[in-house]
Amino acid sequence: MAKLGCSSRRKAIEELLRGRDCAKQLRSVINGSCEDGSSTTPSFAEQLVKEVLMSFTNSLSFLKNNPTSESHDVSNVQVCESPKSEDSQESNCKSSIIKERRGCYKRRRTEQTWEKESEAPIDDGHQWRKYGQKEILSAKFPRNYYRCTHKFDQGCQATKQVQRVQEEPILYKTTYYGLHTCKNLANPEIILDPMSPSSSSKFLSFDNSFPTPSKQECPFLSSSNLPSSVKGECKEEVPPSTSSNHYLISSDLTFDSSPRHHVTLSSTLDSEYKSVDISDVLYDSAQLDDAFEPFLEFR
DNA sequence: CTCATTTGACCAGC
DNA sequence: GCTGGTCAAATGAG
Repeated sequence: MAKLGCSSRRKAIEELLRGRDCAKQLRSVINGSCEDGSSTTPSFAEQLVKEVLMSFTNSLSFLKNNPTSESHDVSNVQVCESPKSEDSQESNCKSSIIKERRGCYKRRRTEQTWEKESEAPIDDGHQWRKYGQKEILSAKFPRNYYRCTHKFDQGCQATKQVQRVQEEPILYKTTYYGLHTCKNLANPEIILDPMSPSSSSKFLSFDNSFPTPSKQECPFLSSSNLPSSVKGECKEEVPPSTSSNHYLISSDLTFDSSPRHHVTLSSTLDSEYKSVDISDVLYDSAQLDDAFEPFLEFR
């Protein structure tokens, strides 16, 4: 089985490398400094975007097809494994089992994290459900815990913590844990099934406005592989009036360049820590730093 | 009725 | 033992 895992991983890497190359080209196009000067048309950029998206999609497909392999590398992204998958079977002997099961979770300490700081809570286009709030000793304000709404229906493991760190001026620090593996239904036109090699779907979600700390947000690329069975949860569309920076890479290449308040976005991948100003770099390759280090920089 | 939030309890890690 | 992260029952909102 290890052989299959290696093979898939190699394919995934190849796909990511291909995407990186496309991203580089795309950056050149966007910067208006296309070297060969022959392909600065919007359609070319669009094509590049599609290539990049396809790269992500295929890569994820390869990786997802072998969830058991390479557990050291991706153990923290348990895409399809819901810790509560057995809950539905536990209707009887509830109270006693509940007590045994409560708190039986794995903490995700070494997981990749991203941090954002902003003057206002961030709306990143994903739907979040608050599952806890805690007074933190070293902090003046309680910390709020959010998980992806699709944790159970799609096994999305993404979580985030939002904490107000400053009173004057108001400053929120949002820390993201894990990748979104759920399907963002807000923009179905580009949501395609990553399991299908001919389709592509990726959201790179970086945004910096969010109406209330309890609302939806998420800065990650979101991939998905499940049918749109979620009914009432596709309201996560970020209202244009309150949020710009449509982290969503659509084939329309709609990158909002409107000035916003500054948000510090940083990512940590074990030993690596980055900090960028999102007003300058709308896209960060945090997730795929190794393979995608120059991924995109849109203004 | 369904889904989100609140909140106290439970548990892992330090 | 303390702190912080998560669970899940209770409650509220739409």
